[in-house]
Amino acid sequence: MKAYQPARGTRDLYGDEILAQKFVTDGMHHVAHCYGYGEIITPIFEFTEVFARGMGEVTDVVSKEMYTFNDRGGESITLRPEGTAGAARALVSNGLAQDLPLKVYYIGPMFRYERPQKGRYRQFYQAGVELFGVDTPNADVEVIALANSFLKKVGVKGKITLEINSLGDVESREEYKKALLEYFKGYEENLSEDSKRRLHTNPLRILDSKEECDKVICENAPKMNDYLNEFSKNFFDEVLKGLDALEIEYKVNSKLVRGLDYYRHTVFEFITDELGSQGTVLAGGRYDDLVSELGGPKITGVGFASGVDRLALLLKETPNKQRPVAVIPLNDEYKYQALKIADDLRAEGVFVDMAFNGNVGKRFKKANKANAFKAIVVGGDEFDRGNVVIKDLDSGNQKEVSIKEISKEI
RNA sequence: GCGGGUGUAGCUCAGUUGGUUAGAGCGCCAGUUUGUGGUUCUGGAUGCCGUGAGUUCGAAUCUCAUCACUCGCCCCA
Repeated sequence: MKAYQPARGTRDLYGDEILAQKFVTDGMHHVAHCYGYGEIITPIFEFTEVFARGMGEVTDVVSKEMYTFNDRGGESITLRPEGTAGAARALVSNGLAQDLPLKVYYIGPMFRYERPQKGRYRQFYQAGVELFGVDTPNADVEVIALANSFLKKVGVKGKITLEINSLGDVESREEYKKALLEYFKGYEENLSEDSKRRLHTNPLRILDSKEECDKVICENAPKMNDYLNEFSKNFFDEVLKGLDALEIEYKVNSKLVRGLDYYRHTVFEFITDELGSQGTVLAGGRYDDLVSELGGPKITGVGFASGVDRLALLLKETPNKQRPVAVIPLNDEYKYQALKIADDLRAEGVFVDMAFNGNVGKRFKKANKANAFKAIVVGGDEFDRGNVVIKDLDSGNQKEVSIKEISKEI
């Protein structure tokens, strides 16, 4: 029979890898809790329209990367490609706008039909937060601070830098787009093929093109910053001041833009130099119209999403595994007594490893392989006296201990 | 969707100009050890050489296709 492989871009998580993923998600649970964010679990699939409306019809994610299918009832269903739209929809569906601000975080799989690479999968995991209903810059600051704490907590190796920019409000953005379009049209001939296309789809994108010919042209392109209106400018300044106050280092990158249509004002990315072109490890920003697009009231939001798989790849070392206590019957005669002792310890919350077979020597070997730090030997004269032998597997020392005292001795 | 690289044991890889029974290290199992592990020592199992076709007397080796992985582009976390 043919051995099956997982479908392209998917993989099985187990062993050390899942420990790394769990370390990342545990960090998220912990940090989000400290900032007062509650967990939200939204469905893994939604009506296609939720994502199409929320993210913008022309974005690449919507137009060519979604896992979309018709269910048996004929509804167009899409596996969620990101978390924000679903969270916004949940807010609307459940009337959560009654009690603002709403602070939520989520952790779970997302799906995009893309060519897989290192740190990029078709089923991948994101951990993100959303803060709804605060339209002042301190919301942006809090979310970025949370992101910063989260990355610190996870303790990833390599250099991670925060880049930040403002896209301004709708008015500023439109002004800027116009100026940019005009500028690039003068150089259309010299733009890369990709950028010629972007000129019509998303001119802002040209700014962070990796093509040399585009970079040269972008040197003298109009700067977003010069097109921010008074309000947008003040907003951005306030955000930066907040970051200064928190001593969070950042780099203003006027060429930083985002792929999804809903972003306004603040956009930011935490980038590592260790993952090649998949260097973005956490990214987010402010969005103003997403909730109303989905049929809710006009509520603003700020949030970010982080790539759990990418962060797991960056961990300095695999998190320490807890070491078990091994319970070893001296011979078959004592197997039930040993089992009872193991079970009692487990009931007390002790991590107990017990081999399923083998003589004493074999069981010690297995205990060693399981990286046990103590072995409890059950049987013989000692057992008749109501005792067991506890051996420290690191030092090799062992002593006789009353069965009742076992949990005190380990 | 586009371009480059790679597919040999569970893992990391070697395999000469095509030549008959395909190798190493690690890991795994067993013995050394029927009241005591980690180090040794000895033995053992494991491969449709990614898959399919072609060239050839003969293919892990050459050609094509296909699938998967990987690196970059697009895009994105």
